[in-house]
Amino acid sequence: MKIELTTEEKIYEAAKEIFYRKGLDGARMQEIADLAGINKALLHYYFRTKEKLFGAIVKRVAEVFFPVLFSTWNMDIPFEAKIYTFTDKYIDFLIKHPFIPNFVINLIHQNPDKVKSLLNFDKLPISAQLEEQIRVEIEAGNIIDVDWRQIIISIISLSVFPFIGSPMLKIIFKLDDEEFLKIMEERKLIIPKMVMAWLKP
Amino acid sequence: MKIELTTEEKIYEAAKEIFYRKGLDGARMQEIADLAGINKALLHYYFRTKEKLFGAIVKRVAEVFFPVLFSTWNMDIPFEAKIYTFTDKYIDFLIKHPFIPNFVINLIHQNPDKVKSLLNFDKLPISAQLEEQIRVEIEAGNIIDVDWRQIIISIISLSVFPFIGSPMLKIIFKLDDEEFLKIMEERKLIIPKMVMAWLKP
DNA sequence: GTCTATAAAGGGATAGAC
DNA sequence: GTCTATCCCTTTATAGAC
Repeated sequence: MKIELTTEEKIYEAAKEIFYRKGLDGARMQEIADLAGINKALLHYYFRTKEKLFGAIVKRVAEVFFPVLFSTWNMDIPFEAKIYTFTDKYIDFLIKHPFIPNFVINLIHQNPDKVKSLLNFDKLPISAQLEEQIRVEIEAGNIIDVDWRQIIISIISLSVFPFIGSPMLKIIFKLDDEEFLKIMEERKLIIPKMVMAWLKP
Repeated sequence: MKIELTTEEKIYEAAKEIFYRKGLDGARMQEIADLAGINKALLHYYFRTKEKLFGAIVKRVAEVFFPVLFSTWNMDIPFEAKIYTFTDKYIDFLIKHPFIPNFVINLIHQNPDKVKSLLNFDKLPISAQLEEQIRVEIEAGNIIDVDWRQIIISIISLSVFPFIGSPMLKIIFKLDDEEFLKIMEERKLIIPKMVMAWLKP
C-alpha cells in the first residue's frame, strides 16, 4: 500500500533519481517531469529553474551525507571502537544510498568552492578530536607512528570506494546485486580488522 | 621549446582536458575548439559529431588505464612483491593522470553495458592468475583465509579513492597540491604494509 | 584544411487557459 | 495547482567561400 505523495515530494524523488545518475548537465527537465508523473511547466512552477531544483537536491543530500560521514569522528569513545562504529554505520548508510558518494564527488569536482562554503569547514573542525586521540594513542605506544590523515583517508577509501566503483567491480568479478551486497556487509568487519592489524605495533 | 602538434593532436589534447573535467554533457564544442586554438567547424571536420569525439577520447583513455590497472595482477611474481609493485606503479600513474579515475567511473556509471563490451572481460580474465595465487597462499598458511575479492577491492580502494576524492580531502585536511602529492607518495608503501599486516596469520 | 555564416535541433523557461 | 502551447536562447552541425 503506497502513501500518496504531495507534488513537491514527487518532484524531489524524481529529481533526486535523475540528478544522482546523470548530474546537473546530463539531466533533462522533461525526464524529471515524466518520472514525477507531471509536466515541465509544473516543475518550473515549484522550482523556477533547473539550477534551483538541483540546489534543493544538493541541500538535502548534504544534510544527510556529511553528518553520517563526520559524526562518528568526534565521539568520545575509544579509538578502536570508533573505527568499528564508523564502518558499521557508514556502510549501512551507503547500502541504503549507493548513488550518493558518486554524486557528491562529482559535485565537489565541478564546484569545489561552492561546496567548501556550503560545508563551512572552518567553523566546524570535523576531525580535531580524532587527530588528538590518534596523537595520544601513538604516544602511549598503542598504535604505530603514522600520519593521522593516512588513517582517515584509508578508512574512508576502504568504505566508500566499493560503492563508487560498484559498476566496475560488478563487471570485473561478475557479481550480481545480492553478491555485491554480501561482500559489502562483510567489509563492516574486514575494514576495522585490517586497519587495526596495520596500526598495532 | 614546444613541439608543434598536428591539428588532430591539438583537438585530442583539448577534448581530453574538457571531457575529463566536465564529462560528455557538460562539455561544449566551442570550449574545446577555443582550447585547441581552432574553430568549431574544424572540430566537426575531424570528428563529425560530439559523440564520436568523446568516443575517441574514451578509447584512448581505456587503452592506457585498464592495462595499468590489470597488468600487474597476472604477473608471475610472489604475492607480496606483486602488491608492492602494483601500488608503486598504479599510484605513479594516478599522480600523472589524476582525472582519469573519476572520468572512467562516471563512464561506467552512465553506460555500464558499453564499457563491458569495450573491455571484453569474458575473453580476458583479468585476475584468474591472482585468484589462484591467493588460494595457494591461503592453503600454505602464508595468509589468512579471506575472500580473494576483498583483497583486490581493498588494494584498489586504498590506491584510487584518494585521487577520486582529492578535492574533498583537500578541503577536509586543508591540503595544498604539494602536501597532497607527498601523502600520495607515502601511500605507495603504506598500502602494501597495511594489506600484509592484515593478511599475515 | 581552415575559416565565416547559418541552419537545425534541443531543451529551459513562460504565457495563458482552466 | 495543473495543463497545453509556444517562445527563445543555447549549442550542435552543416554549407560554402577561400
